[in-house]
Amino acid sequence: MQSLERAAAILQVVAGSGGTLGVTDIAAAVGLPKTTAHSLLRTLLGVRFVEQDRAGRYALGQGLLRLGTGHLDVNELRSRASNWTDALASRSGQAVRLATLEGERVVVVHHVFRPDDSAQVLDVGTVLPADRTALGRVLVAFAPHRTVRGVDPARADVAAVRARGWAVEDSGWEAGAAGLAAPVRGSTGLVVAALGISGPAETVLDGHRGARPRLVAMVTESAQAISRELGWHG
Amino acid sequence: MQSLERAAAILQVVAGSGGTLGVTDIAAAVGLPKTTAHSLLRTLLGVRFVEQDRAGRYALGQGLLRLGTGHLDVNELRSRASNWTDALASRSGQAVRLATLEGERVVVVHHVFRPDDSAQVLDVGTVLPADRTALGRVLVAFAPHRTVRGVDPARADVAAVRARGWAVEDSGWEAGAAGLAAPVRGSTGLVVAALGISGPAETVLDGHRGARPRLVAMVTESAQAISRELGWHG
DNA sequence: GATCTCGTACGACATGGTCGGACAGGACGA
DNA sequence: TCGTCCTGTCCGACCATGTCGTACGAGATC
Repeated sequence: MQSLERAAAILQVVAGSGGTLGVTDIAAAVGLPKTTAHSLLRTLLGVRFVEQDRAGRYALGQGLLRLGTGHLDVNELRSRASNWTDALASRSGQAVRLATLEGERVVVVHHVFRPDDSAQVLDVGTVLPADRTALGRVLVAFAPHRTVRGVDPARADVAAVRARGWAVEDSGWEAGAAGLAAPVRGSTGLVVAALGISGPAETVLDGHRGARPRLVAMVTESAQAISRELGWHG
Repeated sequence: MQSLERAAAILQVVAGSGGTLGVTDIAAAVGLPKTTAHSLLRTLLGVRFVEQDRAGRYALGQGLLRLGTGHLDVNELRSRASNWTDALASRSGQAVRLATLEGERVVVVHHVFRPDDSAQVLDVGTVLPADRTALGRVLVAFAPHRTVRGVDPARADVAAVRARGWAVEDSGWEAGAAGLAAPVRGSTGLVVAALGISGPAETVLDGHRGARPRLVAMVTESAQAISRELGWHG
């Protein structure tokens, strides 16, 4: 596939420069018309494989460099998400968490307390049960390498969460508490984290043990806003 | 550009797996038909951005991982080139060197002695003059980020070397010695090293201070063989 | 102010990416 | 051993998307 080969050649050139290069130099090095190179670079910019400085020159991007070092940088995720997680805690009146899937483990990487004076413990670094928390169920449902085989309850849950686009947890994990979670996507559209709220069941759920629609909207909209911060174009 | 975005998504999925994935899993994760994913993966394989194990499963490739760590791994270059450099020394009766461009410096990374009993010094690590050695002139002429501006002798030399596909050095650097060099290409077709021979001028040059055609053929063919070892498909 | 070089945008069109159907090979179970 | 299932791979039609010439605005230089 010609376009992929050309993009690879461009990446090699940019990497080989050890710094920044202009479109014209890149095009000359690869042997393409300038506008063709530009089109390729625009897409590479969109997927964070290259970055651009003030003068419009291109360098390798974090999205590419990160591929060789494992997954999303947790510090970047936290810093980009923090405005939205703070706002969500304020508006929903619930505790907010961000979690990622590390191997098979659901790990809390960011936690904002409920905005009240209740006693709360910071649980960054905590490992959550994948199947009994909303955060875990979202991460499992949207896990990139998951193909669900056979007929079992997990498969039905994955399909339901994927179809709905969010998950609810109704007192399965912590007595008296409930939660909601929605997926956070990175620049390629893949789910890289889950954003969730949790609090006393009567504040999260409606009278029928279902999720309150207003809270669902808040969580999914905040998750999408964070996704866009991370370069998602959905 | 859709194909690039899709390829990026595939790379993200493979990177996120931390191991190997089959076509079917990748396709499901990215949301593409299996054969589309396969076509993309074939190209990514061709440019070394993914690699495949015995079972046909895909993992991130060295070509991609290497982009984040600077240029070609010198140890890999030496090990892949050594059969050819040894053979070239035997057949040509001359000393053989491989050099790379590190920033603006032409550095010898591999050296095979002349196959005779003359006194010789191993010069791996030596920095050569870029404009007065065949190795240097090849590397400069084919440097990926070079756009040659203005009208000067260097520009004419670059154009001549590029057009010819090899360079000659006729006693400009070492008294009584002469050399030839040709470009070695990597998997994307870019020049990553120069392969050269050198020895007493009367053994390298013909009666008119031009290169002996038989030696030119040997050097260029060996350079191409090494290029193919590195994944070049030219 | 004129000129040159840069990165970027637009739009026509042909060719290259997309993808359904098919196949060979391997694993597994009856 | 045979049948079934799942895998990765190949082939070819076709249309959507990548290609690229033309043009433009911005910045630097004389």
